[in-house]
Amino acid sequence: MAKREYNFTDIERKWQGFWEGCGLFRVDEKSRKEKFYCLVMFPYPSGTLHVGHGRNYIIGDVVSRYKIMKGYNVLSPIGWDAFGLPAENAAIKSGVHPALWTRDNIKAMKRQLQRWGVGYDWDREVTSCNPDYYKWTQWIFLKLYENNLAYKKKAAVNWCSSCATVLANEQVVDGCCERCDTPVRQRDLEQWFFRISQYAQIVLDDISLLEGWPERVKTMQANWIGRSEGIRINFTLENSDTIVPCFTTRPDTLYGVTFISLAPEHPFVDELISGTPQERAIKDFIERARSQGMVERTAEGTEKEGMFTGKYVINPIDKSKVPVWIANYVLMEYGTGAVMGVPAHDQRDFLFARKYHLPVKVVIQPKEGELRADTMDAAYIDNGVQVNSGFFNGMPNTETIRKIPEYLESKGFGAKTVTYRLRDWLISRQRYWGAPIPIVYCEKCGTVPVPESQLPVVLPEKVEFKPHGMSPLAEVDSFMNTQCPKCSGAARREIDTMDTFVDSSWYFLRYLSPKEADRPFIPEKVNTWLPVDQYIGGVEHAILHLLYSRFITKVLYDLGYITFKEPFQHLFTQGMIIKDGAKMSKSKGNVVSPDILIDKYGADTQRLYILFIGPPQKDAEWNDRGVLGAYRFLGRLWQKITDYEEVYAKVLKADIYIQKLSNQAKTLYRQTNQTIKKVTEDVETSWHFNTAIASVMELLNNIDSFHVTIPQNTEEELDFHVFRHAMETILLLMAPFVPHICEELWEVMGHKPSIFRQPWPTYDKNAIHEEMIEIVIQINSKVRSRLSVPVDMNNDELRRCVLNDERITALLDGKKIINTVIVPKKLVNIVVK
RNA sequence: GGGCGAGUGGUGGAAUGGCAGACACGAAGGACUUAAAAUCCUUUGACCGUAAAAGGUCAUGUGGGUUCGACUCCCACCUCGCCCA
Repeated sequence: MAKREYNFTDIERKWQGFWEGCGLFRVDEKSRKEKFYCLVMFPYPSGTLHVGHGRNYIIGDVVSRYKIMKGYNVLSPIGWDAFGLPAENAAIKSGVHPALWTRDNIKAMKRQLQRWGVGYDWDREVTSCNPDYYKWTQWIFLKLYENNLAYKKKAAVNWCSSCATVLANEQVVDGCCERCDTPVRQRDLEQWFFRISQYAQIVLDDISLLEGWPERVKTMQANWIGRSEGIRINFTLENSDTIVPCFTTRPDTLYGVTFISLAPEHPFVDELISGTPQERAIKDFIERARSQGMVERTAEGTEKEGMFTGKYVINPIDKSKVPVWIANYVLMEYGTGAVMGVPAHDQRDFLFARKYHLPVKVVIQPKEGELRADTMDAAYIDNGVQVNSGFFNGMPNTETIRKIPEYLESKGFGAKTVTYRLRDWLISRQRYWGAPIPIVYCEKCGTVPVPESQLPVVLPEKVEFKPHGMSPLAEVDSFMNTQCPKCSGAARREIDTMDTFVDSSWYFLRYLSPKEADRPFIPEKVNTWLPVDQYIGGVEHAILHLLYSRFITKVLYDLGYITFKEPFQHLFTQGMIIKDGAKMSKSKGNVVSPDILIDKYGADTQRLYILFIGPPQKDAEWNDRGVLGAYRFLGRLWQKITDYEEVYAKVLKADIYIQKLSNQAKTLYRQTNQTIKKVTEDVETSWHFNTAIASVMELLNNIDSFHVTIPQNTEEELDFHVFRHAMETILLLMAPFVPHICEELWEVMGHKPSIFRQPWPTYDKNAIHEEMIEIVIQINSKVRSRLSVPVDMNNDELRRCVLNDERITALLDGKKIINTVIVPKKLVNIVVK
């Protein structure tokens, strides 16, 4: 009989068609099996995928297939985060319409996903740039608007002159645009915001509900929210009733205040300086400060600059007179936009004071040594004892940090407050390729939301693409000019579109009813299937996407649409794939195309390699040669099973009884069961697919020395049963990793497909048990000998055996035994002198 | 500057208090072949040792500590990565 070839191309096509046909990934909503919602972060259709992207989808697919075999009703959907800047940049560059560009990319990437053999319920595909999707993104905007969680304000925003758009704080990296590295400038614009700061506390508190999230991500979110407790202290303008509140987290240093600084944007500044001789100079200074980026202004390395206003305030605690400055490092967005300057105990204040020759006043002395204001070369920020602090002298500052606020509150000089670093979410984008904000401006009625019945506000197709700081929508009259929904008078539309993070903050709800025309989602379905049991994606979304999704979920919960407070129960963040020392990316030019590899070795080989490369939560270095090892393994597996193709049908299956087996069969049967245990534990507890695969490789290596023949007698028949059991086990264990070849070989072994309708194998506890084990014998912690003993030998007996060991007796000659340490089933350590 | 993570053969990695280097890549040698590829077999941390074995010593970024025993736990430092300033 002709040898059966491992023709991966045909095999992979065959089974991809089979799974689609039998609906392996199509969810039966009537099933009584336990649900499992497995979600991978939906991709932005940027062109084509590389093998680095593949890791995400392959891991998700492994989890889905494993859970299917474990008997869960698995929901594994996919969609497209299809609005965004690159589509528009492509339009500007090459004239292709963003819609077309996006549609083509989706087509190409969908094909790539299918070639990898990753399984999705394609009936549920969602595309965020389609009107039937963004209609409901707009609906979410309206719900936030109705509940005073969406508002418009004129604000200093981050402006990228190259992209000609506003950026969210999170899109500013080291003072530059995260996309094009252009330095970010400040600019005032009317912008829409979501009031996420109102949810700061609850989003922070509920991090404790996220048990299945990596600590790292939870810490990053908590830091981003940045809660700080402190006090707002009221300084009073000299010879006036005007109060200037300053926020501080260090009220214990209040006696050390030698100046206060206002943010250049502080609304009080105009009043303070108008008509003074320095008005002109200060205004110039403010102008300069504001042209610096926010991040640049506060960065540690940046020169701190300021100007004296000529005015003074009174420190409420000791009635001292304190000069008022304006400083570039103070931001209006944080606290109250005014901070008290304590040079002795804050490094930035210290540098500022030394630069402008402002006094330094020590109010906290360390336990050892003594600070002297005139010789200090850095601020002292640690704990100590109060000095120069009136009534509080001699107390530890750890105590006064509570007592001073109590005193101030009792006198009405201040109020304890909590502030957050988290700013409101700026969602306006001066861009075309996004969901239009459903708002109309009427001369009579003002700002009017588009009624739900008139959604979606459709993005017009025919537009001009020119980067000039205004949305191309401004030039589309048919879009701009509309009727006021209230008074039917002439009105114009909002021309900004929404940040794409709004699109992606609720897509996991849409998968449950992707075609529903009357509602964004069906509450009963969403409440049944969510929270997502396992979310899988890159750590780069640890803050933004995950925080926004949590926020939107909480809003929908508060409005009564859903019954769960958190969208994602378990989160897995996979590591990056590195090539030539850098993250694999198109811009770095170090991408490896999956298509070429699939043509050459097949999808299973690529899946196996990417899973074998290292633990999935860690970064891993791509090595083209490594792929070959994966291919060889599959080739050997193929060979081993197809060699006996005719025998499987001839030898009827029978139960395996350990007692009757030959020695080699006993050993193989034990190894097979040990492998089931190892793989199951690796997959179940730590997702260490690399070691799971290694243990299967080891089993196959062991089978090489297993003598198997076409059975002629009972003993050979029993051997064959054990061999067949081992091979079937390998197929079942490997099926989630390399599904095509396992499905094919499962059929070769005489089974009806699909292997995924088989239960995940369980191991026979009795079979794992070894009768003889090897004990390591150490003298002074150095390995000197080994001993094979029955597994149940007791310690006394073991000690006797060890001391009778020839090598050991020789080495112990003339030495005195001080101690003997016995680790059961592992080793004996004899300590001698 | 702060927080988190990592550092192990020529390479990716394994071992989380008990035989360091599983599994794989690469390399070397051999078999098959007219030849090559593919495949199969053997060897492969370094050093000492030996005719060959047997043996031995050193080794998990650096230095200390805890322990009968440390890649693993503790302290300090160095380097790299990520996040925040």
